[in-house]
Amino acid sequence: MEKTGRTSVDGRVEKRSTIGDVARRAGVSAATVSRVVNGVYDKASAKTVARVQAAVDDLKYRPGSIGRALRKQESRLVPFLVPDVSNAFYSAIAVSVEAALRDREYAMILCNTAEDPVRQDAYLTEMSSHLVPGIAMMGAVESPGLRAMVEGGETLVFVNRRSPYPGAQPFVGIDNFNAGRDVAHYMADHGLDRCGMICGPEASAASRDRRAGYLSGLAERQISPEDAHLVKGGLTVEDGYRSATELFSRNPQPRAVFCVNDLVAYGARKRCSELRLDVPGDVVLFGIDDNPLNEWVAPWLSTVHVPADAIGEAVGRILVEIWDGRTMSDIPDAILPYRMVLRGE
Amino acid sequence: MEKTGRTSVDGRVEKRSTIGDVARRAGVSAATVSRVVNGVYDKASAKTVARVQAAVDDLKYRPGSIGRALRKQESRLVPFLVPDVSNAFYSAIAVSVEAALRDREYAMILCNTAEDPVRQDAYLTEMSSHLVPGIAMMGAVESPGLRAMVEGGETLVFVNRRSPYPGAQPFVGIDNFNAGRDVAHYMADHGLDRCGMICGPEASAASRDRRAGYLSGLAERQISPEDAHLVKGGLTVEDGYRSATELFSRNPQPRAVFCVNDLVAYGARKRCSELRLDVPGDVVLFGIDDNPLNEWVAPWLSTVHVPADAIGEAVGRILVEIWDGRTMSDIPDAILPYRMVLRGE
DNA sequence: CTGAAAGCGCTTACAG
DNA sequence: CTGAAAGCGCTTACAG
Repeated sequence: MEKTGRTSVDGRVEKRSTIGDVARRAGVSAATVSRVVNGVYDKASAKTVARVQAAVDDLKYRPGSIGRALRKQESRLVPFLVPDVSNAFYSAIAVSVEAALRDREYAMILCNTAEDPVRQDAYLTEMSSHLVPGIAMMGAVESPGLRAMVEGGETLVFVNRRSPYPGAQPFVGIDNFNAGRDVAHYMADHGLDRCGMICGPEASAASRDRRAGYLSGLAERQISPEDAHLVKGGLTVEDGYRSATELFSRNPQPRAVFCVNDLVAYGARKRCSELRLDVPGDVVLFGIDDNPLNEWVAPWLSTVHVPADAIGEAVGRILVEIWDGRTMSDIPDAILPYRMVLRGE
Repeated sequence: MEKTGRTSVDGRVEKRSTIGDVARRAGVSAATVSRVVNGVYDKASAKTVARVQAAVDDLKYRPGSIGRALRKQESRLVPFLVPDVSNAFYSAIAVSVEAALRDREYAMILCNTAEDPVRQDAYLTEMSSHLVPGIAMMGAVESPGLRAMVEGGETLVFVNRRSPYPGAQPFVGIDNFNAGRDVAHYMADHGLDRCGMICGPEASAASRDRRAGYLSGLAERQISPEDAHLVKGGLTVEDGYRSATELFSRNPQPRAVFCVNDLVAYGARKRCSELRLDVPGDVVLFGIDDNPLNEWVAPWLSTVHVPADAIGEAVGRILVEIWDGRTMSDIPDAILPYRMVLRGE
């Protein structure tokens, strides 16, 4: 069994060189090597720096993260918990978070919670054993472990869905209420007032806000909650299919449906197909997220575009602010601009 | 700035307890705690075990992975390099690899290479600093760092696409040649002999095998390579669109197109839409992978289903065999069964 | 400007 | 059956 390490020309695996190897080679102490490698202000003399650099290059030395983490009691690994990696919208965000962290010399470790509180807590405790400096969470659900961390003031950034518990931890996402409201206004203003909504889970603040915005937007156009035709649902494509089945069995059948996210809209679309309803001819479907695949496989879907790239950047920025000592409660939420995307007209 | 740790009722963050805390509490040495916690055979007396267990429970002690990794010169973090996390097929595999590793008490760290040799090498060296016990790679590309690792006999498992360099490292995937051949046979046997193929990158063994199988399958049905209508392409949806544009500008227009993967087929489908070609009425599209979203958004796509779940399990099993001391060259490739999925008929 | 020393949390021969 | 000691690779007061 071989360990991961550098390889010499003859194909044998070399041991990683350590700070001690470099020190010996440069004829200085490990402390000095450490300072030079980390660019500590307390500058070493030019000639020492040069000697150390040469030794580093010769030995292809790269500091080991384990030793540093143990000493500093903090690693540079940042877990990102996501509800469903196979949702392309979520994974687009994961990619952007990864890039933002990488720019700042942190590595992201992706954890798939499947919206399961047990898995969420398992990750939370597991990650603590890696001495992580903070955690980013998308689609957080209620769980005892999360509650404790929020109350304990741990370094946490919530993405897309706010914390289920009150706390100082910042949030990055869009204004879900206004997004829902905009969709409702659009419907009302374009003769789509025979409308309905497939809602998300009650436990999700984002879902609740989208629904509240939708209701509020309709009310502003004199459409009553009874005519808003809310149907309960979840966040997966199967949930969307089920909820659509229910919604379309009602009378009158809606002319437009606001789905809590794009995946749910995919599910609703399948039900429309089965019912021989053309989208958007017979039924206009709205989603939220703007899955990157929409352009290719869902040219019939209008949706609210959420800026995945900007999210990662905001998460990276906020984490660094916290690590730099800024108090979490002083950090304003990053509410990013969304825009409606109309398709299939 | 707070560190990640457990939290007491009053909401303050506690320091993680260490093996020393447990030892003190149980009135034994740290060595004993270590043995008990790791269930070392060299059994401790029943009463010692009980005392240690009690202390562990009292303090909610969980061994820190950093200390262990430093001492053993090996962490339990396994990087999984993927070409494109936002491809739902790849992320389905990532999820299954994660589950398989988790079952074996390893954590997966997901790395998005974007098929970029530079990023691939950056990850490879970065990961080495975490003293990882091995690496799983999907869609590996040629890069100097990878070459060195393969030649050095590092613990590597290739998924879906074989190593670009000769070496002992095992492979997990399907028989791409036969998959391509089956598609060709299907076309020839169903009156779809006016066919074409959108190929993948030359650098990918999987792509080459699919193409070779397709050509071979056609040849077996007396269709010559000139009538196979090969078009060069890549692996993204945009690539598929471009290649389809080229393919459909030729004469005669194909009645069936074999796309190197599902994403490429998505791109081809868009081009068909623009040309007012019905799929599968006017053009039958075949892919490979069977993206989990197909059922919902691509009910028109026939494809070769690759068993994502079985892949993760095989990767986990093989890595453990290697860690248990089995020589890599003794481990046979895991060639998993695929099946054709016909849709939209 | 630089080094010796301590210590982060673990595991593992070694000795008893 | 158990403990003392060493050591994995780093960083950081502290002293000079």
